[in-house]
Amino acid sequence: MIQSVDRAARILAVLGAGPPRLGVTEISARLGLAKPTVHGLLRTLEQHDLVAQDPDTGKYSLGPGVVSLGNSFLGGSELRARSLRWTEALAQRAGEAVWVATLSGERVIVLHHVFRPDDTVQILEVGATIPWHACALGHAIVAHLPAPEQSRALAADLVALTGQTKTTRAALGRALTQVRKHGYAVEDQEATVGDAGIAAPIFGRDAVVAGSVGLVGAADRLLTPAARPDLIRAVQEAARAISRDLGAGRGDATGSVLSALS
Amino acid sequence: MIQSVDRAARILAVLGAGPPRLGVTEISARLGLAKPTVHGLLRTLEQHDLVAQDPDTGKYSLGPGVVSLGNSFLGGSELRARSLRWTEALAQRAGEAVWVATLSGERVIVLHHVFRPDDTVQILEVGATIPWHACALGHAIVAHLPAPEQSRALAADLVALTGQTKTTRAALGRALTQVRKHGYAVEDQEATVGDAGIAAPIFGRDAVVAGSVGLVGAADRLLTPAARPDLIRAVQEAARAISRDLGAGRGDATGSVLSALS
DNA sequence: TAAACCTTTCGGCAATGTCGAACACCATTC
DNA sequence: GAATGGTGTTCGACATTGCCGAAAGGTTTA
Repeated sequence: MIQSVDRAARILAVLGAGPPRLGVTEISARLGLAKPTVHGLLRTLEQHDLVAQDPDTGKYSLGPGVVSLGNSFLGGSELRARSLRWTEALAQRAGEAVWVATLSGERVIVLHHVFRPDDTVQILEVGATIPWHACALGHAIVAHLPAPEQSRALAADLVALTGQTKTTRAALGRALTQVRKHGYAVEDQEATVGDAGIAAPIFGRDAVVAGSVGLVGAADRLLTPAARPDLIRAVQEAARAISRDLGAGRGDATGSVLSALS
Repeated sequence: MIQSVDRAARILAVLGAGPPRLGVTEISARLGLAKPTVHGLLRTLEQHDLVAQDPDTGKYSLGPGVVSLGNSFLGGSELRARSLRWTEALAQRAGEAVWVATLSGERVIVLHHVFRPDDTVQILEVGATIPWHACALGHAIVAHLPAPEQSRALAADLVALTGQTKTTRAALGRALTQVRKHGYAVEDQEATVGDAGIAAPIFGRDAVVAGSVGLVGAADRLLTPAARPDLIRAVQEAARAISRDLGAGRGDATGSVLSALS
């Protein structure tokens, strides 16, 4: 682990998490480093456009370079590329917004977002991150993680985003067992009041979870006894289709085995 | 300039520019570094989710972390925040797609994208980067840069994206003079065949360019003698409105009207 | 089976980044 | 208007730190 690079990455994380603009003093305090150290790191990051300095206040923020990196990542993401063909159809069939996500640390990152097929104004959520324990997309992924990574995920601090958020390891453990048993995850207003989610895991080669796909929308539309079974089926079929594409993406034969598993 | 951080940033840039997946050997060759050096840097970046390693091939790509950083940048971008209110109206008035961009190195980064107000399927271009010399958005910014930065921009290699791209410093210099003279930039199929652009600069405090706003759409709609003058006026008015918001954004006397409301 | 590629590990040398203290600057306060 | 407390920044010496050559594991190719 290269110390200075590690520290630089920490600086980026701090700038990304906290208020948009931070001073050298505040950053060094948060990381427990000397001011000149932070200053040198910031100057280097600035040269690469990864951070920018406000000419007036002298404070620092993330720079434009991180956006173009993010865009490159999305463009090169195989999970995203493979899901494009299937998510459009899923959104049409379900009449709801579709998200594709992957796990990064303790949070889930939205890689792809298909708008709900109606004429309402909706904001694009690609790049947004949500604590894994507060959404169906996260449950679907973590439930199928190898044991060590799963317990690491469960060790995170489980903050409550709404009154419904499950914040005890016991409750989450039960939820994950249910996900494994049924092959899908359901979440009811645990991340946002009024919104629910239905998600299923996406597997890559060797049956490792690569991410998840799911519906996000008003709880009183998604979770009615009438709609729910159909929506679950639609999500699961989309997830399997993407998994198949992903497994076959490398051109070997294991993909066909995967689809036979369930 | 901290060497290892500089190299780490270079690695990210290489991963973002080239093919989605690269091996240690190839990266070290491109940067002229020893393989173990690159390996150590990659491992550190990997711990922060900034790069990810394909477990099968051992090759590296950008990691999910960069997307969430990119998203944080967009969320904290004052330019983007201030332009939200005006771009929607501009898109309606012009009937075309609106982009807001800022300069990062030799390229322009799309910070905000309002779809053309019709029912066609359009892809979201936020995060996309375009060589500054090939688009009106870039011309509008560079024309108003301080002299040293401007000549640095002109020193970049001016690759041709289409047959129409201006690739000589002389031609670009003339174009920039026109932009300064008239206060807007027009580009005709210099970045994409069939597409044109009309853009105007956005100024922050102290009259420094912070970015640009413009229309992007089919050349035969934007550049007709009938439509063109109106579109130019609409773009310029939007740019001025955003500039005004941006200049008053720091809470000085002009902003006190706002604060008096609360 | 052998060869040629890959990614990864190891260890010593010295170049490298770190940190304390002092600097210049600005906004506020008395 | 001078003084104060805050900021971001520069300097230089110490020793920690990260660099690279060579060699090791592993996997695909011939």
